[in-house]
Amino acid sequence: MKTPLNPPQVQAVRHVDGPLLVLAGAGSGKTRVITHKIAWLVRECGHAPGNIGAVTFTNKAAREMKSRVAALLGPRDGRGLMVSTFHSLGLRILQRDHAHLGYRSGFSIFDAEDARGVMRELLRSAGTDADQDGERLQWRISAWKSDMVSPEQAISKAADDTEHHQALLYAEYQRHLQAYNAFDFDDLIVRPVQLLAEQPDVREYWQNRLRYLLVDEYQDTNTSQYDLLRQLTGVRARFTVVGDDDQSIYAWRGARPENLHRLSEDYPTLRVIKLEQNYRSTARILRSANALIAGNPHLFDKQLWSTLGDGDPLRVIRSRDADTEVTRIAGEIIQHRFHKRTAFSDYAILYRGNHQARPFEKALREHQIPYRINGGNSFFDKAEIKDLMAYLRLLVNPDDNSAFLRIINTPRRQIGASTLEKLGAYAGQRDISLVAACGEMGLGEYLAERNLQRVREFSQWLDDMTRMAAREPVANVARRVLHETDYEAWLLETSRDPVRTEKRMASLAELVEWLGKLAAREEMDGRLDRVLAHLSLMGILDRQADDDGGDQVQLMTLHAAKGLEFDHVFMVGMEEGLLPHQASIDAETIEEERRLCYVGITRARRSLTLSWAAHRRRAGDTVECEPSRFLAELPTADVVWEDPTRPVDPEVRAAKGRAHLATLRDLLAND
DNA sequence: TGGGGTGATATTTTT
DNA sequence: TATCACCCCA
Repeated sequence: MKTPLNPPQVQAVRHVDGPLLVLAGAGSGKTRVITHKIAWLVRECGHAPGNIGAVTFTNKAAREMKSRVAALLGPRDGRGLMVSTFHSLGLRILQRDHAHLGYRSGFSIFDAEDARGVMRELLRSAGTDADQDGERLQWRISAWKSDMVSPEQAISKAADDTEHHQALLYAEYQRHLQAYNAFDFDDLIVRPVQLLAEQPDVREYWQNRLRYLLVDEYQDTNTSQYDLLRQLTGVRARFTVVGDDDQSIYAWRGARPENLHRLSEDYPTLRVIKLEQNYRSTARILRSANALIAGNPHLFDKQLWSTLGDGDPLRVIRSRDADTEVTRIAGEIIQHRFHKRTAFSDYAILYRGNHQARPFEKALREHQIPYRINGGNSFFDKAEIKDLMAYLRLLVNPDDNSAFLRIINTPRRQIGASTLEKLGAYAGQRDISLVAACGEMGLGEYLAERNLQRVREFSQWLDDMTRMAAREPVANVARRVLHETDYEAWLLETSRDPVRTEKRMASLAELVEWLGKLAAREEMDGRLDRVLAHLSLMGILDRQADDDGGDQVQLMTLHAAKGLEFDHVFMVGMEEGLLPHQASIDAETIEEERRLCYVGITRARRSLTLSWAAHRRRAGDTVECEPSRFLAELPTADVVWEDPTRPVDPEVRAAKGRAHLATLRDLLAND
């Protein structure tokens, strides 16, 4: 984009003295505003890059922003600039100031699986039978943390017995994390907020370090993230937040879009600037998006407009069933691509739920259309990666019982469940970690000689490795662990599949390479603990980000599509019960469904096809489907319904709601 | 210890 | 209906 910034964009860039909220509509160039603003702060306002922080939600967004700032400022002028996710920002604070919380350096970061393991353990010892209560508990605790509710508050505010019980487990869970010298993901925000609030010197340091803060996707912040922003910017309130309330689609996991409105209450001097010129889509697409979102209540009004011309009308296509829908869209992509000489990568298929991807995968394969499914398997979900990470974590943090339990028998060391139970009881009694328990003399009274031997042997080995880890380069430590545990032999033995083993070893080699690369970074200082912490926050390997350069049709959920754009978009499964989803049809949640639909529409640059099927298999049997109510909310003049019998007064129809839609379906059902 | 049978369950997901 | 997690047995 070489065009100059438009007037509101310029205003947003130049307003630097007080708090600023930029309401940036879809495709209105918000990243551009943020990057230009960073450049402005450095070049025109004399801020050192090291005193500016830009915060995003995902690593991908952070990477993108970093590279765009670098392109603007050049690598030298941007030195020290802090572009990071909320979580890595929190991590940095903890790495410096964890001691105030009673944590020791080398602390572990627990991923969702580690956390679930701890909670299951708690549930078991609390006598709560259900294993899968673990998931509910995990959800509950995470919600409390996002809302900045401490265990004590949760206990006193509990609404019923179940919640009271959960709150007690929450308190217990936090005690365990502390004992393990570990933080979970939510803690990476919550505990820094706590530190900043309680420790004046810590607050002063960070407020001084970060003189200006910019936050992207502000509508997705939860309470703890908002508190972090407030603590960091303090009374000087030098910040820019950029967001769009119409694209708030994460309330279900704790996001508080009302944080947008809270800003003007908490900061009376707040300036609000709207970006409404869209550089992405045709006017018809934007009019449709505007019309749809007008169905939601608004505190800030916003009308997207564009100079790109009307373009093609949107199309609503109806299929008899899911199979027909899928083959039809595959066929359309092939034809359209042929006629318009486009690339496969210009097309995206967007859906509400992941399960909807499957039939499309099948059809695309059959039509030999290359595709890429976004989301799903993270590099760090692979068992072998987790194993090696657990070994390394244990070397850095011997209190990490979760890591210990993961690898004590991987590869096999003949240490069985009952031995571990006794070890755990012993450790629990003395309030020491499992690793520490392994090395204690008193253990002899509890374990049979043979088992004691094995435990001792492991403990001895761990000692040796820990000593080695202190002086050897990080990558060597990792290689040594793999070598000494005979990990490859174990893989081969357990999977009996040389090809699979080879793949897994390749993943491990990749991890080792990463460890080496990261350790070489200045800020890592060659420290294994730093490298591990950093790595635990990296969900997906960078390599995969590079990989999507291929010419492939993109398949993803509407959620995953946020922030992306495509020339030609297919929104599929546009039916009542799917979008809006059955579970989100109440008055409060329907608005988020509408925003989800809005996000989908605004992904399209040139063409948008909305597809629904009249019959679909759902939970076993085939049900008849009605077209999504959102389809009826689109402007008649900009949408072509494949079926000309469609009645033409969308406003009346929207008002009459579902009953009317049933009639509409009957009118359309002419096959 | 790993595979197979069984039973529950069915949005959206990052770090 | 299909998948997935878990438990139990060989």
